[in-house]
Amino acid sequence: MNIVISNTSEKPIYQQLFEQISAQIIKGEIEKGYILPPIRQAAKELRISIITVKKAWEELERCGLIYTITGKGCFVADLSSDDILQKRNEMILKQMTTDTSYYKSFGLTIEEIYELMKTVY
Amino acid sequence: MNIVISNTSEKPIYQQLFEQISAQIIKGEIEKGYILPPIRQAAKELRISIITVKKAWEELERCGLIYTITGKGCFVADLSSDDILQKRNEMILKQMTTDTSYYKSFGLTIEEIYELMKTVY
DNA sequence: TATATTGTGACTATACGGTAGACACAATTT
DNA sequence: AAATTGTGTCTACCGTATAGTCACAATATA
Repeated sequence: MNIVISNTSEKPIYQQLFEQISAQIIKGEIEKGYILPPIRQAAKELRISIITVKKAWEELERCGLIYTITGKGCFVADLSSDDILQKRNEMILKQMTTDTSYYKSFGLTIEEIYELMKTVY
Repeated sequence: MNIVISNTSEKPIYQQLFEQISAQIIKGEIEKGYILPPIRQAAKELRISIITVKKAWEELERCGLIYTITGKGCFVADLSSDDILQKRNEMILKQMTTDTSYYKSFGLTIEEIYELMKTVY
């Protein structure tokens, strides 16, 4: 597991976990069918609470990125499915709606957002 | 004051207030030098706590959009100043850094972000 | 079958942020 | 002096994030 947790970040720990693992799965750095570390082990390794790990894993499952079998573990899902892409798209668009409303409050056009975003991407 | 507050939104009330007033100021719907409603009046009108209004006003001042004079009120600032634009830019970029890290976790390229964002803008 | 492993759920506990109400104080206006 | 307006403080409640612990269910293994 290749994860970096920042305690000083404004982002919740479970969100950091989710984003990093999510990225690794989507980039193919974690293969389909691979078993994620057991929550107890991950919690110990990262020195965080089991509850926090669980929350991150739940979020990953909600995105269809992993699936869970009680007693066995959590497995990386097959990403080629259409409904998973659909689900992911919905989550992204929901977040984007919130984000753009903030940018709009500063009077930014969509093109200006794009230009600015290029500088931080 | 033309404000709509949603209690069901995930966004904090003070954030909603900030975004709407901020947008009105930047779009020129509220003129430079105009006095914002006193916090007590705004709180009563919107049926929210004074503290919540105060928080929104503080955020607006932090952005350089208004300035406050104790005993007089809160006034819409002159937006032509360069350092105000600079300050606003910093705030936007900070938020964008957070936002893009989320999009990246889904494997989106900057172009894909742009395309998706156009659909919700 | 017994034991270990893994995920799940419940319970307690702490800290922080958002929201609300109330009050006193400072600065300004009338 | 009185009214208005912003500031600061205090208490209070609720939800979220985090943490620790324990018991239970499902699975794997010896």
